[in-house]
Amino acid sequence: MNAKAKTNKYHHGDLRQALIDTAAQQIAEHGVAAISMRKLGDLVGVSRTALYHHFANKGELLSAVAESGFKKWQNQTEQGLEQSFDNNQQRLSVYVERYFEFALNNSAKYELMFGKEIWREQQSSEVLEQLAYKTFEYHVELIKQWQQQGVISSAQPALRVAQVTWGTLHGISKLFIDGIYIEQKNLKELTTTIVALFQPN
Amino acid sequence: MNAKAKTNKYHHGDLRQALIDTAAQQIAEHGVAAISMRKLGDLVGVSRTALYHHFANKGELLSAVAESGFKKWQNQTEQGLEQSFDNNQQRLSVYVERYFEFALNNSAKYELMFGKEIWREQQSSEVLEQLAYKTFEYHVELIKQWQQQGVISSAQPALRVAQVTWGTLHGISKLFIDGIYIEQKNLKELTTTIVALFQPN
DNA sequence: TGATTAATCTTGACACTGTCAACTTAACAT
DNA sequence: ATGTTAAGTTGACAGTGTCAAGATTAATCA
Repeated sequence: MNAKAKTNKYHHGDLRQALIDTAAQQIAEHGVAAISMRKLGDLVGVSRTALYHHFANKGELLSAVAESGFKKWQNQTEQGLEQSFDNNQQRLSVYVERYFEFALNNSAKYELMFGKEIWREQQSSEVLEQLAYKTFEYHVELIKQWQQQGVISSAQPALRVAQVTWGTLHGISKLFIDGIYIEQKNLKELTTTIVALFQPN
Repeated sequence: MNAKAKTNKYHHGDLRQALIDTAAQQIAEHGVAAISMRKLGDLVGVSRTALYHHFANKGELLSAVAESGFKKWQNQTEQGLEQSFDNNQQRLSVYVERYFEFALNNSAKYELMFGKEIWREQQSSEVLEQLAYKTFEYHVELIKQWQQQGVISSAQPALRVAQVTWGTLHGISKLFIDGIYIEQKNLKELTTTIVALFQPN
């Protein structure tokens, strides 16, 4: 009945998705600052203001890109933790490594996902909030597991530990992404330090 | 011979300093995004391009504001740790609290000081790098002390611990500033959690 | 089918932005 | 007094996000 995906090509095809994809690609290649509505229109072969029929403003477009980023993150890390590990602590190590890997390999997208443009200035859509909350909840669940397994200190409530550890991962990622910490070769050592520091007393 | 500070008032007085001050104030009140060269010129009572005789571009102006921010940070925290404490751990607590306090009470300035506009896009002046490095070194020294006093785990090298702990403070600050973590009332509890987590094993 | 409604895209326009070039004014040094 | 130079000016250019009004095309209903 509704063969949307195939046939609905008004003038373009599926402009909305094309915009999201192209934006994501441009952001990955040239950073989030280098992207403009007009250039994006050009790239997709459509006029400057056509975008506004699919997104109320630039912020909403960027939010949509961020959404796709959260999905990617979720998939990637869930998948990374599926395999079996020598021990529970190693699983934690891998998680930390994966976090940094994602953040640094998708730095512009990461910046967008956790940037104030979306969370403070934009009043972040329901969907986005849901997705972001899900990734954080996933993190909390992992912390709980590791606390039970004695890999992470359980002297403090899981939620607080989750907030602090997320802060650690986020902070270090940001310091690298923003060019304050430079020596990326230290990342392995930092991972070791993190895992050691959060061990139970 | 050279009574610069007093007499050299070509047309304005000390435009350079006036620009830095006004910019800092505007940034504090309306955020770093809301500041433009032209508006700044207006506010100081000078034309749009007069600024360019004192700063090569907007980035350099912002860097100058950031410099003042680092100085303020250094003063404030050094002063905050001068007093005597009941015990060494309490001193750590206060340090953490002060960090958050500074970050949240000067959020826009903090954003500037550790933002990529300055560190990655701008190629950050010597002076700025020096100042920033100094604040980090100060942090490293504190970590060393706390390790010796048995307040922070000394199983890992001080530099790495310093990088991780700074990351934690920075990350949590950013999550609050950017509007991801909301409930500021949790900050005290988070401080407790941080201090507990970094205790020696 | 044909007519109408609604979605989509376009051009024109506005108010901003950072910054360059060329010019004017004022301060200082000889 | 004169000339050099620092400081501030206006004009201009290429961008930006986004609104309003009009044109086109697809979907929907008679």
